[in-house]
Amino acid sequence: MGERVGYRTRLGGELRAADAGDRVTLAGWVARRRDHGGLVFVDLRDRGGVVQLVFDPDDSAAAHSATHELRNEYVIQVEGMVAPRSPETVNPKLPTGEVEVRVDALTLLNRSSVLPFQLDEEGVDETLRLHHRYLDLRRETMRRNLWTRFRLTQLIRRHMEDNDFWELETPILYKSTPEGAREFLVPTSSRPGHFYALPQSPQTYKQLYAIAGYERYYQIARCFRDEATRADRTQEFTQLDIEMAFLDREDLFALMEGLFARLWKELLGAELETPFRRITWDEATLRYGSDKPDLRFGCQIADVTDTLRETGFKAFRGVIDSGGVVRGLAAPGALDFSRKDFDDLVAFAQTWGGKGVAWLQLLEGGEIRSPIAKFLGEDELRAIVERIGAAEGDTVFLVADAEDAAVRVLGPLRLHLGERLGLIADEWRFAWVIDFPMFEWLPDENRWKASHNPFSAPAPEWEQRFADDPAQARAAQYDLVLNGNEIGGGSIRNHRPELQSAIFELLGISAERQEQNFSFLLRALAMGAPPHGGIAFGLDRLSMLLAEADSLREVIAFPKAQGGVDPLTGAPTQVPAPALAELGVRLLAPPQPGGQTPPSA
RNA sequence: GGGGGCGUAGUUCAGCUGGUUAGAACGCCGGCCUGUCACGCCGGAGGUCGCGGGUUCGAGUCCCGUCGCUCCCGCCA
Repeated sequence: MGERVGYRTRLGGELRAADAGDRVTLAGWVARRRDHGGLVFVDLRDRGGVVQLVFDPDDSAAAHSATHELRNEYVIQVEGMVAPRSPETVNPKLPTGEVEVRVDALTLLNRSSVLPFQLDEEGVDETLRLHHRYLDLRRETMRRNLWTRFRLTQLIRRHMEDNDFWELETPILYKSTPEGAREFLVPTSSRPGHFYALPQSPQTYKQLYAIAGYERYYQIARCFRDEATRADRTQEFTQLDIEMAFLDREDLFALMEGLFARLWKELLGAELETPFRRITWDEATLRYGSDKPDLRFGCQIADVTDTLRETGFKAFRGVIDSGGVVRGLAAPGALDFSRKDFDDLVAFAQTWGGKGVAWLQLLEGGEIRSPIAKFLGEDELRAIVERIGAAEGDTVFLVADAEDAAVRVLGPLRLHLGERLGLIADEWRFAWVIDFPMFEWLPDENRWKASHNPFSAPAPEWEQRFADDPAQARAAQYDLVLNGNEIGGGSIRNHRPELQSAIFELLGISAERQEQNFSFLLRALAMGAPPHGGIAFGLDRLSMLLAEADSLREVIAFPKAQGGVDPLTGAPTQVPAPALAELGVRLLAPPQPGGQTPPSA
């Protein structure tokens, strides 16, 4: 490791056997002190890891006696010799375990009060960790997670640069275009009554880059949405944002597959198979009950409506006659489910709005056992089994409902069974989901909404006629999914202004509002806009998957908690009335009480 | 906006159908110890059981309310 400037000339945590014999100066934190009366051992922690310091009165009586003052997390600087450990004292659990530093000079740089939680303990309350995040970040898991994140962004930059992309910035003070997610508004004293918004994505600016002739743009961009948080969703997040001119979907897929193959190889040593599988939105919805299918296991959903059109079983017949569907899937290994197990599944389905779940079991020898067997004919039972592709030993789960309701239940049910039965393979299954519906009908508002964003182009075959059948029209959109997670999405954009206007029109965005909100984009499209398109990936979510963390907050150094509160600083906070007046803002009601109460410390 | 879970020493937790002085481990403080690395040994301090109300002879335990955290649904073009 190279020489460093400052107190510390080396990282103690990076010392190895080859460093034995060196005289070093180290600085860091006391991770633990083991006082044997005569000999004293101190584990010194720095960014590189942990190394054992030995204080022997024979080396320095002063340094040895000074250790009695040391406590956990005191900050010290030491000088000493890197010494090889005798074979019986080597610690194989430590990367530095073949050496130790025999200290002859100790300087106390700072003390620490007793910590509110122990750094080597797992399962500490997250609020407490976030409230003292500077301590939490000293823990090995957080250090590793942030290192993974750093390596990810570093490799992304390297790969994008290798492929001739320019990293360019876009404004954070954005134009408000109330559409989609709720945006953070930013008032300004220079124009009281007017507001910026924080970007939900750099969408329009990145298109302008492409239009301006910056053919390959990327940015590691901060984005904002004033929406509720989840374990895998935060208000403030980071995207790898990409836009290109003169590309088609195939160019983009190939480039991105190259990026992910490299990331997975260099970060995890995994060889990804490319090109990635592609699956249409229709198939994903039918077969997996999701637009982000988890392909690590089977249990594909099949539609058996056709085989039951004449059935005498009223529960199914009623649904079918009123235009609904009967769909199901076969799962291996559920033959020994108890009555309670099935009840739990039904309850699970109900939390997803399902009415119920029927099941039938295909026993060894082909016999079918099912509480609904008495309502269905033998030929109907066999037809269901065949259509779903059940094998002996499988249990078939059936849902009868309106189509969208059946999808909403079967998707989660499939995932639930996959986990419950241990069917999910330990592997990385990427896939492109393609051919998304272009529009979605909002019955409550009596209008069409862009299912992705209003700038996406129609699929080529729909370009001339998307308005004739908006429900069926497909967009030139794609998502990249990984093990049931959406990790990115994008589209080929509309590059001709007539087409963009026609889409705005169908979306019910009046000419006036087009002018108000998007005139700059339409003008730009009218002045030599090249074909262009792009994609954006959730960097936090990628980091989370790579670090095998179960929450985004584990890969974000200073995350917000639920409700957008920063437990460390207490933001958001109230501001003094004069500050509001300057912005031309007045509160309609007194500020709501609540917010976080810092744990007493 | 809706539903679920959680809240007991500094931390992680235990605390049975309500019962007398609320426990453990780690951490902390003091002492001893020359090869430990989750060091060991001896001793000690540390509690408004989130908060408020109710039921009861008696509440950490039951009920109601409230606050905080968290997970999920809605929402996330």
